[in-house]
Amino acid sequence: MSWLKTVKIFESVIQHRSLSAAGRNLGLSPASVSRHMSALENDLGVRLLNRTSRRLSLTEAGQMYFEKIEAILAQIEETDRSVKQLHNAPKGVLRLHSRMLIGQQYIVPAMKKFLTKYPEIKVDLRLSNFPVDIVADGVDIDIRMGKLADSSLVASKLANSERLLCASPEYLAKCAPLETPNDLAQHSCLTYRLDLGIPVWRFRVDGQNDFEIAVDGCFKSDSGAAILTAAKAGLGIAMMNDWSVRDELADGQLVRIFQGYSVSFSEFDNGVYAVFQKSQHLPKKIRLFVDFLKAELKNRLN
Amino acid sequence: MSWLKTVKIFESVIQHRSLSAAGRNLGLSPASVSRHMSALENDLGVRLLNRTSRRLSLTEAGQMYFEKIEAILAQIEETDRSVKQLHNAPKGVLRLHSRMLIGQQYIVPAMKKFLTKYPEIKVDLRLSNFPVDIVADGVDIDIRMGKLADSSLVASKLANSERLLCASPEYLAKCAPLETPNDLAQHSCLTYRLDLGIPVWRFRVDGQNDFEIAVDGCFKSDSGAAILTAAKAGLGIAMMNDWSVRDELADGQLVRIFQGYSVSFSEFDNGVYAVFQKSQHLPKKIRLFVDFLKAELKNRLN
DNA sequence: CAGCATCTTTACGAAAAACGGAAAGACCCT
DNA sequence: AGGGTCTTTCCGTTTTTCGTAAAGATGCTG
Repeated sequence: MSWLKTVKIFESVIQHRSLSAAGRNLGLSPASVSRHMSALENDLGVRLLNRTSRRLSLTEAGQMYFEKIEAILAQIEETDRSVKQLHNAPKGVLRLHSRMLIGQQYIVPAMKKFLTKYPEIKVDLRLSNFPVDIVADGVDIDIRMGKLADSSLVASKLANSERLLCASPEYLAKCAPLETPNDLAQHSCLTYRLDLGIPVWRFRVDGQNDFEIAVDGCFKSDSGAAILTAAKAGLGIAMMNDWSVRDELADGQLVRIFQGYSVSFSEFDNGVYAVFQKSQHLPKKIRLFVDFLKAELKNRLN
Repeated sequence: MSWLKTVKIFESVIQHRSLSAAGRNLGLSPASVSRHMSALENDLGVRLLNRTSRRLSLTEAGQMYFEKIEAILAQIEETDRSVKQLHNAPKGVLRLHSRMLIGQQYIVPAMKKFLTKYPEIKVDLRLSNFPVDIVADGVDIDIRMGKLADSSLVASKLANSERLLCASPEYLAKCAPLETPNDLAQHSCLTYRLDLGIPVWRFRVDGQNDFEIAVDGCFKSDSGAAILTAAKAGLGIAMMNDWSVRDELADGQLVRIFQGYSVSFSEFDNGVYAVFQKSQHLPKKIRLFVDFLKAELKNRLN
């Protein structure tokens, strides 16, 4: 028997002081109500209701059970409400993960606006340059580059982005000439430490004709910020995301090279994506933050 | 769906961190467990579990729901226990009703022993000379004379008893002679005020040959104690229960007459009965009190 | 006091729900 | 790349639950 249904019937019976009346009120037959009450009494091993065909009253056990059950039912409904509200209302803790560079450059600066707009949301932001297991680590949203094939996740594109090669004017002035990508073999290239063997940069011309160049240099790092700093200091040529060096290109600290090529580590889709679990009941805080970030990055990046 | 079963499955799932493991533990198929969890999430409109085929973790809503539900389940079990205990343990309030005379003469004096033996039981004793509605008035036990035909009640015989006629020696000395019941017509008979027309006393000889005598007198009352007092004062002849005049007969305050006849108001079964509801789950306090009273009256009456 | 209306309970056939097995898709480990 | 385990969905079967009907009980009323 469904206990919840049974105790609700029990409550109605007490309220109406009659099995039949409770049944009418709940759209049940008297037989069903009677069965429910008998089953409940059997489960408890106690008679709850003194009943004849004309009168019905509570036993002491029934009175005690009724009082306690009423409180418990109220708690259950309250729990239901608060859990449902958790889904509908923008509140709770939002667990974010993003790569360090975009996190520091765009997520953190946008945080204040978001938290002011939704004061009941708290954010727990983790930064790393490695992918996270959204399910295992309990991360609500991961900010990544490029699509992914995991079908149990949703990747929502926040902004377009492309990679580019750049170096400081000082480095370019004193280094060997750079006319084609093949010339990079003679240069110091600042690469991500991805532990995937020899670093390779891929080029694409006119949307086709891909080719790869093996590169090397005097400085590697798993930190985009470190590579950026190294490039600005004239240590070599860096492959960066366009948005991460926008200011530096604008004020001349860095100069873009090979502007006619698309460039990448692997795939050429370098868009910024918000990745989260596929869910029928997506928490509102997740939907809100994704939408907020999409609008925010649209203003800043493009 | 049975909510209670579903949340218990939910608890097991969290404990085992796996739907399949929870199913194995509960003797359910993974399919069933999965259905239960989906149904629970649908009811709440919230995703409770982040699950892939290899990992399972709680969402924030799941965490909140789990914590609250755990407390609620504990309360439900506690309520179950205390209600069951109420049935098994001799405690609670025992609501008694009895006729005034036997109540004052035997129930009240026996009370101390009973309450001392079962200190967790409290007694609420009501005395009246009218039958009570056990169901409507919430009476646990009614002490009555004679069987009753109500099939939803149980009448447990506490003691045998018979009625007898008696009067004070003073009255008998100065009154008209009493050789056969027919002579009662010339006497003052002290009758119960039962509002049933002319009072009638029934006689039976040798277990057969019933006959009735219409009687009248100078004093009526609905109080047995009042009639007893009137008889001792010499106001006339009273029909009393044997136990109610045992002391008076012993010390000569009253004298029994027509000893050869059985006498009654209506039926000749004047045994003392404890009447209570028929119930599969008879509260222990009721069973204990009936047994106690049976033993107690056996000592005193017979 | 007998008839009537309403109530509770049980029996029984029908409707609904839950179950397990199988199959498909996903995912981790080797 | 393949094996093994996991979750989910589909499907046929079993279990449970429901309403109707009938019987017994009870209080009211003429």
